[in-house]
Amino acid sequence: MSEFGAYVRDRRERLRKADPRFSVRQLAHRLGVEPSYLSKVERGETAPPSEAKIILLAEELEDDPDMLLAMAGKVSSDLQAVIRKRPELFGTLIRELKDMPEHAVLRLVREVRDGTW
Amino acid sequence: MSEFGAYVRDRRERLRKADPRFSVRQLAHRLGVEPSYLSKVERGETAPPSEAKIILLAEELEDDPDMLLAMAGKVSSDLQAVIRKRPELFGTLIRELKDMPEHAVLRLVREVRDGTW
DNA sequence: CAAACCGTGTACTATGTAGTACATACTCTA
DNA sequence: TAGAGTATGTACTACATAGTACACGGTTTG
Repeated sequence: MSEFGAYVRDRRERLRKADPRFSVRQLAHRLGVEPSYLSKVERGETAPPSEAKIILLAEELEDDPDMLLAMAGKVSSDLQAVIRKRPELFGTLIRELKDMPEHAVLRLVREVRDGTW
Repeated sequence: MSEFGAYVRDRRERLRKADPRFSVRQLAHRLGVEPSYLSKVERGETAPPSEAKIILLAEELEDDPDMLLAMAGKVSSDLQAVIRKRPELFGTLIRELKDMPEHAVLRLVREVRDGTW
């Protein structure tokens, strides 16, 4: 079940309708990969690319990189680095928030950002 | 600079003073690996083991698995799964808390747990 | 003093990751 | 109707990961 490829293909084809620079060949060129490789990725014939390529892809498709990485079954290495620096702290926090509703977590984020507490 | 191996060796040798079951051979056996492999890992001659083995190791050494994984340059796959389910939400949260002092984050954890908010 | 246990050196391997290189066939368009 | 652009099929590869298998020489113990 390779969600990632299908999503990228759909996204690229949409953009292509307005801009011919979004052909497999030209996009692949901008990403620095072979067209045949991008083609295989989009059809799910091959695993998603590396984190670096996915981030470039997110920029091209104007998508959130964390979301695209998630679809590829990955977590951004900079987030991992934050966790690795204080593993018990962030481990506890994330497990605590695991099943919290979206709005509750969002409120937390907002409070932290605004220093409302 | 392989912190991981040195830490494990130190920990194991300490435990060994009180309990001969913590020889390289016997511990390796309980982990389900070859003694020579554990020996190499401890001396940093080889990269740290897989996540699964590190978690077993944490149990044996009575250490926090998140911490041991972090020393091995990894982040627990169950934490990754939590992030991957809501990547933008958790991405934002973690980056927001990245530089927060320990006590502030801890307070947050406590408040969430107690429902004090 | 031999059996059992100890750590380690050497050689090898299976699987996964992240792609490249080239050929082929189709479709516009000037 | 030739040439440019398009996607895709096939074959191959370099490097990392996560170990195994076995032999060796040293030390402890019954």
